[in-house]
Amino acid sequence: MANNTLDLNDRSLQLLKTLVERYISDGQPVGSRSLSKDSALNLSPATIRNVMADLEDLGLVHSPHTSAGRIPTSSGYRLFVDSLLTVKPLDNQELSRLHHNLSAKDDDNQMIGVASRLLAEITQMAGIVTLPRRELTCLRHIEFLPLSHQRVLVIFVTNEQEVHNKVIYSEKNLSASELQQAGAYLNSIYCGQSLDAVRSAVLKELQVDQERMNQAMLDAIKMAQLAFETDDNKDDYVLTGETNLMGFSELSGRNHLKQIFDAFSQKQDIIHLLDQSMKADGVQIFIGEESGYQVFEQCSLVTSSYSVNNEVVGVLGVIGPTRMAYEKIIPFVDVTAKLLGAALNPKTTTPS
Amino acid sequence: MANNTLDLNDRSLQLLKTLVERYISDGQPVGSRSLSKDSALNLSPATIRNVMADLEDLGLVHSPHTSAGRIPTSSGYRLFVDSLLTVKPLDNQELSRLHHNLSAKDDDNQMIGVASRLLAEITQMAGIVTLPRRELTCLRHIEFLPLSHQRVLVIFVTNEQEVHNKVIYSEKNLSASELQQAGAYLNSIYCGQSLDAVRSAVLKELQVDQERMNQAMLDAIKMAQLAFETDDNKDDYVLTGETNLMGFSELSGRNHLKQIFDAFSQKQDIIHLLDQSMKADGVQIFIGEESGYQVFEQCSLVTSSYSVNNEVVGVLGVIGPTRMAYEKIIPFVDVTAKLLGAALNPKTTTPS
DNA sequence: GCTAGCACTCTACTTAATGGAGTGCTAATT
DNA sequence: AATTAGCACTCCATTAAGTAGAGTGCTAGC
Repeated sequence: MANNTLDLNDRSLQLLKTLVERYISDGQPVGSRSLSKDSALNLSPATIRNVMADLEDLGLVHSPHTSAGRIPTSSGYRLFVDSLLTVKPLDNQELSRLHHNLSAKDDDNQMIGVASRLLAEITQMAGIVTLPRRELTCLRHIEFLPLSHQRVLVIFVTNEQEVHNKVIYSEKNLSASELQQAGAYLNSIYCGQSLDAVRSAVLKELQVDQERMNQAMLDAIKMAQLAFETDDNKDDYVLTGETNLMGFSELSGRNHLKQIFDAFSQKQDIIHLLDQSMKADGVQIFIGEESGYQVFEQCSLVTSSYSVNNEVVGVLGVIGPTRMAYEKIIPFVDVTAKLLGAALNPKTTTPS
Repeated sequence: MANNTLDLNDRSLQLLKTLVERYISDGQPVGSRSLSKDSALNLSPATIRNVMADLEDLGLVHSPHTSAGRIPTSSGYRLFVDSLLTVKPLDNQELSRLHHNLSAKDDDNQMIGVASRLLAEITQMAGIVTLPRRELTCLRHIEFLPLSHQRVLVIFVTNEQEVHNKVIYSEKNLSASELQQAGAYLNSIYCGQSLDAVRSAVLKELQVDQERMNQAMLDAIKMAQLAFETDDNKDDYVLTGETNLMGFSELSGRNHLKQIFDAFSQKQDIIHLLDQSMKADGVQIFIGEESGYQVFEQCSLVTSSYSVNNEVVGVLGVIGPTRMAYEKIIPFVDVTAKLLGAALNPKTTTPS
């Protein structure tokens, strides 16, 4: 497969390009006649048919039945986006809309929602944005409240204003005021450090320094360990515009839509897919079966990771039918990711 | 319309009943021949046709075209559920499944999700549960953290362990320690009171007693007022099994499903519908256009409010096509509401 | 190596024909 | 007066057949 490009001369590539473009805009199998007119090559339909036969042998295009035109296969799309695509610059109107809506706001979570909605509305497909990872976020405040049966409600704030809470089971019964002291103690030591740092510091304390701590300190550390040991909500996303997918005839095969929507609500497969994009930076594209999930064999996913302070913290993207306007979607997703990253940049807290 | 029942003799009602039952189980328009066999009345098809004509005049049934059988109209279903329905007791297996899954758990929010999923899975339709209203919940802890530009992050805990947070804009710049004091002060006075009570107490303080308070107290009260003035997340719900609706042919008219799903993600219409059920207690049913929303003219909504401590705090229910097995759904929704209410009952906090 | 031409294939659409289900009406029956 | 049998009629669903159009593959000639 890697030598596809080598096997093909410029003319074939040119024809493949126009074919894909034509199919993306029309949604109909493209025949030799229309290709002959569309391409600037001045070739007769018969010649084009020969080329098409070659492309079909290479698995780049495919014919739904004997007397229909050709449509691109996943490999065809892949070759197209990798080597043939002419990206279109972003529409000015859309660009200003992005800028306007993705300027730093109070609430980060709110902004994630805005980004997702923008992705969906502008592309008329489904928009998806993962919540920013909180490993690289810093601890701002922590607090414990007693519940019944040695359960403790822990509330902690990260960054500017993200509030998390979970219930932990403590080893022994601690009173409200003991818990309060523990909170105060932890705040005094760990405030301002990253969660990762806190996590490892806590572990170290527990392993090494137990002797020189008093009981209260030890309790506090143990609680902290419990509070931060698992990273619960690390994997969630905001998905909008799913219903836009209902408009696409290629996805409307009875079960198809249901399966896609089921995948959306189960979340885990999607998460897994998005995770793959975390590693790469820049735009990533999964075309059809490339995603590895049968449900999405008719879909493409265009993603980009987004970064705060030069560290990748999340992924956003767009899900739609394989037949999508890649030349517009790709730069659009790219820009959106950059703007979101910038908008999420920790604001400098002006001390009052 | 109110005198429908009066206009009809037992025989007509009996026939309507069998017609609805038959249509619910088959999904096909019911003709006079099959009705004649189904009903125990031993009437000839011809007679039944006459009765049908009467029912049609009354708007209880309707014929899709001249030579088809009859299907119930919304009014027909309404009469059916109001006066003709023989409710079926709950399946034992389902009942024990409910009991097993809806016993008191740690996390109330988690339980809401479980309830929603149960509703969806057992009925094979969409399940919906509103989050419990927090008016009648009591304040457990409140805390303020400074943000930039006079913005303050307020975190408060209600009941056992529900954590809420929002950003408010304070009148003047307050330091972290001032904010902490304000929190401590408010905790000392208002802890354990209901949010409603706190809200009105705060208002009263502001109107009446300003002179005898010192500045710090006044600041604290003002913050509390801001924190509680609006009731933001009061309206939200957990919806599951939406995709089950994709299976029903009566909803599959192209745009139809899309509109329904759009309504689901906009939430507000649904909320409004559910709100109506808050007032009544016991099971409520909206059939087709009765909901008042065109989108749901092919759907029915069976709801029940659920109560904690004898106070209605939320609504749950099931959304499906008008053609649903009311005789099973109704008792099922009823029981689920009761079990959820019971499971949410505030646990007695054992002081450590 | 390219192209014109032709036979062939397959789809999509229209039209017609057929059978079945069910109705409404009327006249006969109880 | 209520019920029923019978009949003509309507409408749908399905099948079959025919047609036009689009597009291909192949071959022979340029």
